[in-house]
Amino acid sequence: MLNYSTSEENYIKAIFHLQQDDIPVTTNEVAHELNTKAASVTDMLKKLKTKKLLLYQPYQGFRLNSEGNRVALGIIRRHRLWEYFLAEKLKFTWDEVHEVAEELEHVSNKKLIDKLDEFLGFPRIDPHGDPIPDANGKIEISKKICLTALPFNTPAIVSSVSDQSGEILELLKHKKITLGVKLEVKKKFEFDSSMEVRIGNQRAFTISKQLAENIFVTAIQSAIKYQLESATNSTNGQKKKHK
Amino acid sequence: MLNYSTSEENYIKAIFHLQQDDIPVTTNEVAHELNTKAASVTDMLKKLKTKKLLLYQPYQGFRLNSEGNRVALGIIRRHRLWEYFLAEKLKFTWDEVHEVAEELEHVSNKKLIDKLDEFLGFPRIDPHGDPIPDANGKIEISKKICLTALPFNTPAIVSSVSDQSGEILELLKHKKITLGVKLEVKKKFEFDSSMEVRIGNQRAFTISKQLAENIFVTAIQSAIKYQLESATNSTNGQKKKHK
DNA sequence: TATTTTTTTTAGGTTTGTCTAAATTTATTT
DNA sequence: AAATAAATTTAGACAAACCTAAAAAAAATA
Repeated sequence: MLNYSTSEENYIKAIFHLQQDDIPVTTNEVAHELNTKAASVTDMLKKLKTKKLLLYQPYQGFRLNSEGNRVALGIIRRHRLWEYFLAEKLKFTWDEVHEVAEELEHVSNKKLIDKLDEFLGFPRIDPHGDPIPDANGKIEISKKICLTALPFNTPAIVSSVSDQSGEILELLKHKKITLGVKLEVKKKFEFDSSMEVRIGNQRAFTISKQLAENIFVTAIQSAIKYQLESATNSTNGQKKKHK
Repeated sequence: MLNYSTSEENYIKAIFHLQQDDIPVTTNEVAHELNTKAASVTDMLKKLKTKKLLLYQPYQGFRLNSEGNRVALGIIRRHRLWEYFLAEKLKFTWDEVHEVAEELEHVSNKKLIDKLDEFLGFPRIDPHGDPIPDANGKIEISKKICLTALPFNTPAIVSSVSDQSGEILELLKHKKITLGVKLEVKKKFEFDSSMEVRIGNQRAFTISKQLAENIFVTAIQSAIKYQLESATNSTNGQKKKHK
């Protein structure tokens, strides 16, 4: 478990996010993502290759190897746990959390993060609806869908709200719809597109079309387990996706 | 409100802690405190003087000016709030919090810290019994005394415990004596030096001599307000102590 | 295919924060 | 007061992370 500088971590994270399909990442993409220059990216690529986090041949693009992916998931875990903390505990609005989490994510004390995770109740989805890797780097890939698109009787977790206005937050608070709440749709009414939803085993209640359109959920049933191969050998590893 | 680098902040903090009496701080003291070399300290002194945080003439020692003290109190506020968070919310033991707070303190987002303060209930004393500056840099100077030395009927706040063993923590938990609790001594028994204490307005209970010797409190009555002069002009300011 | 454009890398320079070794200033001893 | 010792500063180097400008490679186009 080596430690990496803030700068190294930012590059690792950027490359991780850019490589989600199997096309190799390019120098310019990273430069653009990090608001830096291509020459600086090349410098860092050499460094990350030396540190055995990156598969990289000059002019040929690059991608993280399995150790690089493992490190990236650790950073993302820290980032998303802090986002959750900021939104749930400190009452930041969901659009403010990212910037602050960008700073907190670089404090890389494992015990801190694991205890934070426990304190928060092991949340699986951050305020933007993205999954939070667990202590082993395991992550649930699950697509975020609008509540209007959720099938009947399919439990799903509230993961984000597109509109961040005070009005919608007030309404959500009144209806006790908060981040991470598990709910399911019981009925829809053609007339006004309103729907009846139920939180856990409580009694169902009605929400309007306008509200439902702004609520995004991740369906639990469809969540797919995703895990990196155990990162013992690293130079040739590729991340593996199960579909 | 400029931002300072982690390194600058560490020097500012070290100088603040070393200058508590009116004797100027020396280069070697800082070098020792920060595990660095005297030459590195000199480099930083020049920098901090240029940034108008420091009163410094070569070979003559140095001290923070009023702006420097203001910045230092901001860092100390962040440090102690995180320590409180780690101990109270994440259940770190009181001897583990310092190291982690050393990292968190450098995340200098004002809104984060003010919201954290609010979330924690505006604590005034950190897990080591040191006072936490408020959002204006105001701090209560109050000396930490052993519970055995607290006069009768004098409300005081539990600020630290010298022994960190599991046994004492278990006992404290049972007696509901936690950090920040306000209590007062009602009676002492000569025979075994046990004493009766009361938390808030609840019924009094007895604690042994051994336990009392390990509990440290800060007397509220004797707390003395301490505040930096308003830090508008900075080059000549000196911190002011009211005694 | 040859030429032009785009992308990437290299070369060399800057800033921050550190260091060692030498020079200077201050303090302490004889 | 002179000599020695200690503390401090200066000088010069180095690594990390960035930059600009030029060179090299790859891709796109005529």
